[in-house]
Amino acid sequence: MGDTSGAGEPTLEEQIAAYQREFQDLDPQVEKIVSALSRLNRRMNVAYGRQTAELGIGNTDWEVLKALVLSGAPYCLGPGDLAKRLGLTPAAMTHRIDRMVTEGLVTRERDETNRVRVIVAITAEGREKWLAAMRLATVFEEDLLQDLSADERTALGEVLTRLLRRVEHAQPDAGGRLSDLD
Amino acid sequence: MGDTSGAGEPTLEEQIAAYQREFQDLDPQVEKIVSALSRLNRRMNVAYGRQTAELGIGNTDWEVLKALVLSGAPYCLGPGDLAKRLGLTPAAMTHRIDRMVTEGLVTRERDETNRVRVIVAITAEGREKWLAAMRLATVFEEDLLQDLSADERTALGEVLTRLLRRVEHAQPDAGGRLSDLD
DNA sequence: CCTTCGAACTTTAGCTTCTAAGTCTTCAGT
DNA sequence: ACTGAAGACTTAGAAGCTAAAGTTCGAAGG
Repeated sequence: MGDTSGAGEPTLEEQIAAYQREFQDLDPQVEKIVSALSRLNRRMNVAYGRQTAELGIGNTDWEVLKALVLSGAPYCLGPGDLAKRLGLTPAAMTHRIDRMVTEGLVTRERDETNRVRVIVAITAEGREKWLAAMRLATVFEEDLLQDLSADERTALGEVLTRLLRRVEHAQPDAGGRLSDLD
Repeated sequence: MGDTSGAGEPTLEEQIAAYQREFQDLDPQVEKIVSALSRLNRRMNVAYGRQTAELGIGNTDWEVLKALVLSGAPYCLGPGDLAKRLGLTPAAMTHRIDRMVTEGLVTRERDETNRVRVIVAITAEGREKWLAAMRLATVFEEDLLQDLSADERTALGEVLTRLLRRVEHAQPDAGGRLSDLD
């Protein structure tokens, strides 16, 4: 009946108007950028989540597979290395690896040259799942950017990396754990 | 020793190079944008998390306070409405409200005109915390965008809303629950 | 040679936050 | 009054994390 677009999520414009109403010293231009970034990312995460769910793996599995593949040949790392790269504690890593071993995505075995160490390696199945997820992701990403010209893409990439540099310089390597799905 | 920048997070450039190495049919320009978006958002979430933690509230509390304030006067909603806006189940909402009532951020009472309904209202303390969080957030956001000229900000806002429109049109209102911190 | 120290991983216990399913209360219509 | 539907709460349980203690092994020093 009203005009508040029901009970769901307000539109970006509605939300910015509400912010200005409740908090005067707010630059609407800044807020527009920040809110759009945030929403965009949420939508992307939802899309990625759906895609990985279709493949029968979780977002957490996907993160680990990504780290292993991007580490390069021979595609294996220790739990400690993985934990550092993913920004979580060794204990959490142990649990993830437990699950992923039973799911057949990775193997875990002791390093025979130094029996304190453990080697986590991606399996053929894990690699295939990663590839399949990447294919789905690139389709989604291409579609997302479809309306942008080559020049606009270049400009956007440049501006975003500039912002990123700024924020990474400010907080050098906080091990935060939120939506590491890049 | 090496050049892999230690065990922490790889740089954006390193990561894109690794992607290209492991997955050929990938447009580096697209990947640059997507990865930068993702990282930027993670950093922002970490920053917001720190700020709210300084104020003694959690991100989940912050989300609820935001929904209440942005709903406008008289700054109260039912648990069901809140659940819809935040994209979670009524049961989860009950738990959040329980906690926030004990923390003094909101009040919960029955609606005397319709005793099935419950009214969750923000308290003075809750409102102050929200304001304080907003002040911190705007400082951070201004700093983040400091290097961008007015024209660049306009252009960035325009491009991002264009992307957002595209993705929101594609998945109309998925109730996904990831990083709703805008 | 033996001991001790430290590093790397795992285990245990507990926390937070979510969902699903069932229950209770209250309003509205017959 | 009775019944049905709606709204919120309760209970049980899953997923994921952390902190701290425990285990196992390699290496350095007596």
